[in-house]
Amino acid sequence: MTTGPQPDIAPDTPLSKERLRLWLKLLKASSLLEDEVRRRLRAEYSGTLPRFDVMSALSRVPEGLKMSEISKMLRVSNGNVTVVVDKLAQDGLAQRVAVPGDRRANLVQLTAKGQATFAEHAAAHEAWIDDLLGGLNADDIEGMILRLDRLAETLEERDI
Amino acid sequence: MTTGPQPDIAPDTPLSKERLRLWLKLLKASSLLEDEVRRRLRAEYSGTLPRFDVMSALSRVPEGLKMSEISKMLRVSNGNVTVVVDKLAQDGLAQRVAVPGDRRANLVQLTAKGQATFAEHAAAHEAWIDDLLGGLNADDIEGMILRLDRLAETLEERDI
DNA sequence: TGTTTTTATTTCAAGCTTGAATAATTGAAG
DNA sequence: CTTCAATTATTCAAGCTTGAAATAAAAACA
Repeated sequence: MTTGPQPDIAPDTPLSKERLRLWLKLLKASSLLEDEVRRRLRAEYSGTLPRFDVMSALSRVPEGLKMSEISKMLRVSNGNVTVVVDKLAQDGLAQRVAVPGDRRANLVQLTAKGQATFAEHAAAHEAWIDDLLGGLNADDIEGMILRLDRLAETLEERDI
Repeated sequence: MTTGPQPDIAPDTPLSKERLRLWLKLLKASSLLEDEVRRRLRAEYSGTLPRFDVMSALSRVPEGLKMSEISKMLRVSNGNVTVVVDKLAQDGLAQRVAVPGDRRANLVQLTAKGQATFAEHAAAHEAWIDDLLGGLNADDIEGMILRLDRLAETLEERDI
């Protein structure tokens, strides 16, 4: 192959500049994808991402989750969980049940309707992601997962 | 080498599962980083990310940007830009100036105070990112940038 | 010219999100 | 047992965000 002019990579660029470039690209890509998922969820199911996220968490634990557990899992505030669960409950997708022995807490469970709705949304979601990330081959995917794992590890060590 | 006849409709291949895994990790990493940047901006400068983003866009164009240009650059709604610029103007960080020959549009510019404030925030921001992404070496960074570029390319082709 | 269409921006209602303040309950210490 | 601290959840004000509707001005066109 030819040894034409190299486009992008400046060899003397400090590493911190490259880290910043990476961050901007990472943020842009995930924002684009997230917005698109949000758009499709809204257009095709009149749903929202926060509700999908809460239902997703609940779907993995049939016995239910406490509000505070949802809050920790999704890394959102308690007040936020209250609002989203209120909406899910209004729509008959989730319900609060008492925790025996602790009158402060509630367990939140998906209703049967909630389970069915989530199953439908989750299947569509998986297909959308497959579609949107279709431009990446197996090598790209594994390469990114590897590095994202490394990044996540260093962030977790620092409680971020 | 196949595992037999596959139904046409369900592309539930191993690769699609890997794409979903990647998406969840990508979203988690960028959310963690974004939340942390947001937290520091708030804690150290009483600032917010949307204002930082708008100031960042404005800082690159001293002659100013129209509201709609900001909206397109940041991929946020017009109404959103109005609110954020209002706040920046209230704080004396940005100003609207008339566009000669077009009474519909405004040019938004950073004030001197806005320029100084943004320079300070941007320097801190770059240091934060360098800190937060410190766990990635040059190879990791270039590897991710390469793949994120590839992803961005396929998304752009589809106007996402 | 006058009419229609496009462009630029603002306003609005609704929803998401946070951190702080509040209230209720549980657990621990004395 | 009583007091004090920690846990759980809700409420609240403030800000971000969107898409749709409204307003105004410019551009295209007949």
